[in-house]
Formats: sequence, C-alpha cells, structure tokens
Amino acid sequence: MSTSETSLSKKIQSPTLTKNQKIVLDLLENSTEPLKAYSILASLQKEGLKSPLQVYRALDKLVELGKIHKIESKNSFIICNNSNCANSSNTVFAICEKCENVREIKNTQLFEGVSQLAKKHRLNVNRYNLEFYELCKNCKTN
Amino acid sequence: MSTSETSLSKKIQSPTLTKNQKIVLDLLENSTEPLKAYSILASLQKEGLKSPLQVYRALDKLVELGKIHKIESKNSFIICNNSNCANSSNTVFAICEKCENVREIKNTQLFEGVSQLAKKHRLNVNRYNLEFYELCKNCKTN
DNA sequence: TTACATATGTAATATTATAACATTACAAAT
DNA sequence: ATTTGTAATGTTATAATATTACATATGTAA
Repeated sequence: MSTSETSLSKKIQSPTLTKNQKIVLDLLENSTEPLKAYSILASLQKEGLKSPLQVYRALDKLVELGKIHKIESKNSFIICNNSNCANSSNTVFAICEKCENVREIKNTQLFEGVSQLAKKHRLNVNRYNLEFYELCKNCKTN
Repeated sequence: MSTSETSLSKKIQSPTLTKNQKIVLDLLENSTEPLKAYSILASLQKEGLKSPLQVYRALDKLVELGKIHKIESKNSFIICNNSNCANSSNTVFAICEKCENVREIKNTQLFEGVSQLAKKHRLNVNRYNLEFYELCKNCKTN
C-alpha cells in the first residue's frame, strides 16, 4: 500500500474505527431494521466476534460518535442516516405500535421546533430523544 | 363497613386496583425518585411479594392505566403526577446527564406544542415519549 | 523507546424481563 | 345462589440484556 494513501485515509475518517467497530457499523448499515446486541453477536461470529462485551463496546463507541442510535424502548440499535446527529445528537423516531417498525426522522425544522419549544419553556436542554408512536403505512392499510 | 360507602368507593376508582397493584403504586407514590423493578421487589417482600413477575405484572397494569410511567432509558418507573396522562399518555421528562435525576414535565402548552409539531410534519402520532437531557439545578451549581 | 490512552480477549456474573402453567378472585349474567 | 368468563395470582424456571474484572495488546505522541 502507498504511504500517502494511508495517511490520507487516516485524515478522512475522523477517528479511525477499529476492526470490531467497523464490522458492527457495516452490519447496521446494511440492515433495514434496528438490531439487538445479541443478534449482532450471532451475525458476526463468523467475523470473529466471540463475546457480548465486544459488541457492546463497539456499540457504545459508535453511539458516542453519533454513527448509530439506541432505541431505548426496544433495546436495539439503528444506523444514523442523519447528518445532523454528529452535531446535535438529538434523535426523533417514529415507531409503529403494531409491527414495531422504526424509522428515524430527519427533518431539520422538526428538530429545531422541539429545541425551540424547550427553550420557550425555559428548559436548558443539551440533547433530546423523541419517540413518536404511530401506525405505520403498512399496518394502517392491513 | 357500610354498603353505600363500599359501592361509592368502587365507583370512584375507575378500575379497582388489586392488592399487588396497590402496594406497588403506594411505593412509587412515596418515592422521590424512579424505582427499578427488582428494587421494588426487594422493598415489598415484607408485604408478601415473592417473584419478579408479580412486580412486572403490577407495573404493566399501572403503566397501562397511566398511573405510572416507564423511563425507558433507565429501566425504571416513576409515579405520574400529571393529570393529562390519563387522556393522552404522552410523556415528557427532563433527565439530568450527571446525577440521573428525573422529573416529569407537566406543561400543557409544551405537550400540545409537540403534538402540533408532529401534525405540521404530517406525522399521525398516537402518543409520544420525549426525554430531554439537561444538567439539573443541583449539578449545575456544584 | 517509553509512556499513555484506548481497544481487545475472555470468563464470570449481574441485571432486567418473560414463558409456561396451575390456581384463585371477582364481577355480571342467568 | 350458581355458573361462567375474564383478569389476576403464585411459583418455578429460564431467556435476554448488560456489566465487572483483569490480563494483554495496539496505536499515538512525547
């Protein structure tokens, strides 16, 4: 490998992810739904993961970096596809009450609306997590 | 006991709580902080509770009735002192990032503000849970 | 090259929550 | 008053989620 390429790639990825972090992130990136820690472990045993702790450590780090989010009410993790998250780490999810489908909502106006509401009521908020419970399109028609 | 009193009291409490539900609710009512299921079990062993399931069943019912809330990110339960909850079952909490203190926010305007934001963005929301992360007064000064 | 912080591997264990099933209490309909 | 249906109970076992502890390795910076 060329030296220049190596140093360049190191600069691009803010902190370089480790192997475990990378494979966990990859899995979540390619998943259409939130995943649970132990299901991640099962999926990645062929990649060499052996213990829950390895998964939890990678997940913790990725959450910290804003690359993924934890859906608290479901003990599961979802890729972040929201460019805002790196900055604000606020989250808004719509969760289907029937099929448990989760989608992250990425609407800057909505994000700011909630922040402004907090301010208006004199709350000094560092970040927030908002979970909307709905009936998703699929479940509504069926 | 008088017959009239009995029938009256039965009418007042929407569904009459069972013994287990009552003692769990009592404990939460007299607690200044959210409690965890197994700590509730420990506290109520002298009242006759013997298994986790007894606690979880009572908690589930009380959540369903809107008498208590679950703080998802902390796996703990807090008394509801918000008259709105029976109707909307929406929840807004302020959670201290340092000391983990939790307080329920009961501000009708804030409640409605969030609902309106959802509507505005064409979300058909049945209920929501909003967790604000802050630094509480105590932690701010120390 | 040392020193430091961070990540890893591994085993054990703690914590949170549910499944399964037999039994009991209670309201309301007859 | 007795039957009947629903919900709650009691109990055991176990599943699912998460962390502690500790020894070792790796990468970065001084």
